Amino acid sequence: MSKHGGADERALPQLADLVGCCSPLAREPLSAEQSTELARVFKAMGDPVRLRLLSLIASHAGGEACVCDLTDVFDLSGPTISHHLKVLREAGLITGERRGTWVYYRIQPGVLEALAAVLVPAVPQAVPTDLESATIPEGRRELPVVEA
Amino acid sequence: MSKHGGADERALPQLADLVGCCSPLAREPLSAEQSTELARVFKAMGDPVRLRLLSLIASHAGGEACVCDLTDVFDLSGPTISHHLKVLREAGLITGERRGTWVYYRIQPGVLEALAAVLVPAVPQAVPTDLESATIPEGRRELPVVEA
DNA sequence: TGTCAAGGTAGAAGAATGTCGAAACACGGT
DNA sequence: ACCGTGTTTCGACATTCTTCTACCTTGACA
Repeated sequence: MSKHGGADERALPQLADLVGCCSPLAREPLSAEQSTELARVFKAMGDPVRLRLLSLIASHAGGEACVCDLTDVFDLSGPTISHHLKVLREAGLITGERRGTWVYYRIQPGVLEALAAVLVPAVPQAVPTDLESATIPEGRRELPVVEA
Repeated sequence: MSKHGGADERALPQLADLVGCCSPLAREPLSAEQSTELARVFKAMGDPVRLRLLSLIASHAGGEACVCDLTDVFDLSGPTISHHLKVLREAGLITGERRGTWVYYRIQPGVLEALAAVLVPAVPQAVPTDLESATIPEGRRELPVVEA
């Protein structure tokens, strides 16, 4: 059985399904489920090596990179690189394909756009960090308690 | 010395300075320093509780939320929430301000937009979560080119 | 000034993570 | 069929992370 395209991707969160087509972080509180799945993706990106791997793959000519190219960039052992690639794969950020001797990785199409869409509202012409009610007095407001 | 606004934020990466005003992940490989600093931010978001905290703060009325409100949402102890808020603070994602008895947190202005700008060339006006991301605004032409 | 509540710090226990070397697996070539 | 190279899996170990309880700091108010 092939390692890639097999059991790994079956847990793919499919970001778009999870957060809706364009549900920004700031519009309404994330549910426990949503935050768990989203955090899985961000955690995968929360390592310098993995982030750099992601960038190397994304910026590589043809949109894909061979593991052999990636390994040379770091001062890390082969198994370690392989481990990080697996984490990225299971987070749904990249996909791997074996062609002959080498394995090529590429960014999962649309996933970066989906992530960006989670972070900012769809129309980012101006940063709405200070709303019209930016001056709030001492009183505390109620939070839409989202059920633990 | 005040805890907030003091030693914590002095290590603030100031995302924009680090990755340039709009240096997407896919345009050129991240340097070791860039990936280290960026990973610090993503790692902070790589926890379900912290991601939910971020969302609760961002979506709260007035753009800020009191710690007392945040604590109620989770089934976690106060110190644990405080710890997660500190991580978010040191990552440059939120800022805290004490007003009277309560401490209010808000999203660091522009940080989410900067992150989104790292992920995609230019924050798209409409989110192309479906594969038909045909109208890519500017830059990044390599990715779609796939020669099998 | 004393007391109370909100929030932070300190230290510790248990789980998760990053890294390695050794071994296994998958190909291509001889 | 065998060997060599590229890649992944397997155990193992040190480090980091999440969470807790106990205690401390800050500010409001009588």
